[in-house]
Amino acid sequence: MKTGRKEAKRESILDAAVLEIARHGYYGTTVSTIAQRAGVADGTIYLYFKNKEDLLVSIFERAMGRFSDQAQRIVDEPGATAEYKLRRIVALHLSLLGEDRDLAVIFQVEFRHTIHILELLSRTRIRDYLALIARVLEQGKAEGTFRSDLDPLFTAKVVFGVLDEMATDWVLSRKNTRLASRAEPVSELLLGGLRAS
Amino acid sequence: MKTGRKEAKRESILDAAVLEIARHGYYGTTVSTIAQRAGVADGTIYLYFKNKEDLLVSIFERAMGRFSDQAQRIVDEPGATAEYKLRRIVALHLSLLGEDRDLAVIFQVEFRHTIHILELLSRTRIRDYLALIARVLEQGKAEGTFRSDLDPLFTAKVVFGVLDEMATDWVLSRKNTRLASRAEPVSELLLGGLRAS
DNA sequence: CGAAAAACTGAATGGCTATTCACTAGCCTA
DNA sequence: TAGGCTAGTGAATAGCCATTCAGTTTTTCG
Repeated sequence: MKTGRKEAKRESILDAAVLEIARHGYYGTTVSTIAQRAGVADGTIYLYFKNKEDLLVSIFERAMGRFSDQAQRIVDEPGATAEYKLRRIVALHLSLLGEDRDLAVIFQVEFRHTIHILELLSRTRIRDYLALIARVLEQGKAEGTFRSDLDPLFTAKVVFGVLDEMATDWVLSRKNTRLASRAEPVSELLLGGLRAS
Repeated sequence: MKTGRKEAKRESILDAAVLEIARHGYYGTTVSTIAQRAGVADGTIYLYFKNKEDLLVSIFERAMGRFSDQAQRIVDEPGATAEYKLRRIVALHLSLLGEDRDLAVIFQVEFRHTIHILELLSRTRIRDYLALIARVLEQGKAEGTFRSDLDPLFTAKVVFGVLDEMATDWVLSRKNTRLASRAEPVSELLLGGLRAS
């Protein structure tokens, strides 16, 4: 088998899973349905994934990997101000989810299925993401542009909360707005609350 | 049968459901387990509830009913400033969830099970709650204490998002902090972003 | 080419559990 | 106290679906 062929099949199974789970929910989707959409036999799924839950976790890992790369690059940008970086992160968060509604449904709804899965995920990746935001906030404090009394991790959670709610609201609304169009006002509001007076 | 006896049994089934679902998740809890904890037979559940999902919806309705009463009273308080009302709502939201961890788990995690349930609930009660917050924000604009350029509904979602994230974070953290203790800093941060300059 | 290995298949299995319903128990009324 | 009504019971049903694995196809490579 040619190199990469195997990887491609894994990807296409994940793609099928994203599509089906977004539309019918995790418990409303059978492994058979995913296999069918991916054009493989039921058993084949188990050559690539340990079990059904592993499929969900893998979706998260794949998406989060892509996301983290870009977020990291923003934070590491030399010479950029904290305010600029925060705007970029807000825009990144909303545009990545806004570009793929199925993925957004899974992130905002399906991953919260069980406290078990949520804990599993939140203990690792989300924690890293919050730390990333906190670093930007610290930079702002050091620069003197953000309030000196803000607690970086606490405030990072606030920032994340706002982004998360915007995404959930967008996912649940049927309207045809672009999620990314909320980046501007969200950034403004957040920065209004963060700036040193 | 004495009056109220029936209502009491319904309540005790709901209590049992809250407890079991918070600990094992909606799909991890069987109707039998709930019946056992409530001290009734499996079939009895179906004398009080249409089916398993109805149990979940009823938990939401009961909790939300209690919550809305209090929130409404805050908003209707005559002579109170918008800033004061917002602080009260923040405190109410966090303290009600913080007082009952099982209920908080269900609100922050289990209700998000399926986009189907989430839509069902969000289209009704949550919408009303957001409208309530929006009214306070409008009042603040009229008073001149809040920024004149804020969009009430949009900003209400931001406020809700922050509260929601605080609650989820608290539910997932094992630490023994009181959720209500975050009310102060959350209010400060929000008001910092809302005040007219 | 041909044989061994790797990948894939999909029908069968086994376990699980929401819901039903024929029956029983308790209570009220005439 | 008998008869009827309401409430409650829990074993049986029926359907679902994740996972397995014996058998088949495809690929690799000497």
